[in-house]
Amino acid sequence: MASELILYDTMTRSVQPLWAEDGENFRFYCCGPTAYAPAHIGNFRAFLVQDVLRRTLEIVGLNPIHVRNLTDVDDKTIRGAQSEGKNLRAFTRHWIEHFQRDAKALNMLVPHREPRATDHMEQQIELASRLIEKGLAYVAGDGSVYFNVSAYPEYGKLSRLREREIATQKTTSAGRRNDADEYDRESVADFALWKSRKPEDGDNFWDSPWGPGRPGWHLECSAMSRHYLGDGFDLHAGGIDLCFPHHENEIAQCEGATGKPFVRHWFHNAHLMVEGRKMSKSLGNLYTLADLTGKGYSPMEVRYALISGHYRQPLNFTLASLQSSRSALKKLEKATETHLDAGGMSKEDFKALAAPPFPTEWGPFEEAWRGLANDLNVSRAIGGIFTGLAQLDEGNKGTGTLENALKALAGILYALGIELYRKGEETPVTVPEELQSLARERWQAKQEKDWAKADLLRKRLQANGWQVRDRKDGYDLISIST
RNA sequence: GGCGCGGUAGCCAAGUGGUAAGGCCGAGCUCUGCAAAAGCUCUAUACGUCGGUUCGAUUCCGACCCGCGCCUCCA
Repeated sequence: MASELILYDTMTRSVQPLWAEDGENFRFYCCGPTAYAPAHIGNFRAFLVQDVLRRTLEIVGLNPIHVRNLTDVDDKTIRGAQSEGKNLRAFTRHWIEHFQRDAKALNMLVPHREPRATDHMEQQIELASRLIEKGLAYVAGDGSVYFNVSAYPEYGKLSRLREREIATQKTTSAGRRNDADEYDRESVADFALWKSRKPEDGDNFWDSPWGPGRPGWHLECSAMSRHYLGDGFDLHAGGIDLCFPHHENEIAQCEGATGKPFVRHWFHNAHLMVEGRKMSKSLGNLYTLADLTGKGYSPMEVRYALISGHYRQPLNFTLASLQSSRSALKKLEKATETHLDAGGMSKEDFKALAAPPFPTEWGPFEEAWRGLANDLNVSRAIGGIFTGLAQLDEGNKGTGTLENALKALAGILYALGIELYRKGEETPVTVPEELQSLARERWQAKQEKDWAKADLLRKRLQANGWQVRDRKDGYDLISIST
């Protein structure tokens, strides 16, 4: 092992070293997207943080096996499919493909497995059956199956809600009465393992020992993580909002069914704020990747902005932060290029360095590595990159060669998933014809040294949102975003 | 009410019991018809308030103020 990687664990509320229980692979599961709409940047913050973890695990030699599910059946997917007149499979396939394109653009590594809920009905039904057998779940009058929280004393240990509080959780944050007991479950705290078929589900139901229906949300993660990673595995990840009830319920389902510890390490990331406010549809600040690339930002700039804060702190995402990321990335590329030139290396050479075997000595980038290895402190790691580059500027390569140092830099950037000199990032933007002709007119005036006219036209173009950027032999029109 | 998080320079954001990384912005210069881009250089006595512990606190403890998250299907 290259060096120790430590990470905060929600269950113990402390920083713990990561290690593979089976000594071979570090097995971890991430709660993935629901396939009903384009993922927004808040979703991506979680997946990117997990991606950085995956990459860092690789570097440290823990041989990760990364499983991330795709939720392709729930209220939203069913509703969405119906309103578009599509069958559920076709509807979710579209959004899954959309998600995978975004993920690739953001330079996320593909998980080793991406199981879908609807492909694992058997495993889910089996799990629910076991819970019924063990007396931890019951079948309600309508054919739904509920987990009996009161039969499971350990319930609440992850979020540290005491049972009494859960049972009396009758009001919501808004002070409204929580009358979620519309089904005939025995207690409001009980949650659905299986939901019996309702008329509005249409064709979307599966057969089960309890009649037609569909699985509850929590069941899929329990069943699939168990199927691919075993009864107990190393780490489970998700946004902090999933801590309760989703992960709490997963624990109850798995440990209830198997009697074995479910997960050794819980990894939760804080939420994303947008322009200082909670991201929400009603505030209209729910960005998707396409929204941002449409404003002229590259996916790599988005990635940089989304990972730049510590994962346990709420991150305030703003358009200004994207601009800041752009400048920082440019600076990074430039500084790296200088040292590549000095070492007689090409950009392609540099890309080739970002691959195993990864360094164990980090030279000028020691601090950057320490940041990563110490609870995935990306802010510290990025700071360390810049100070490392500054040290190289001063000719301080540490004990190794320049090539060693560049290999270390490539390794750190690999961990962060920052790919420099990415090609084809710029999305071509079309300039309206009338503005193009204005620009041509201005160029003509400039050739004739009619400065007054040229400047006037420049201003008009600017007023229309386009900046003229002259070159020696022509000009470019740059969209002035935001 | 329960559980939890945060308040560091104009903005973002690390971190430490002995006076604080980094990025952005900004400024100057070079270049340039102008502008931009690009390059070079530079910059800041910033740690919410009030107490306590300590030789010494931004860092530990307490109180308070302010902001934020979760509390049944939202990463």
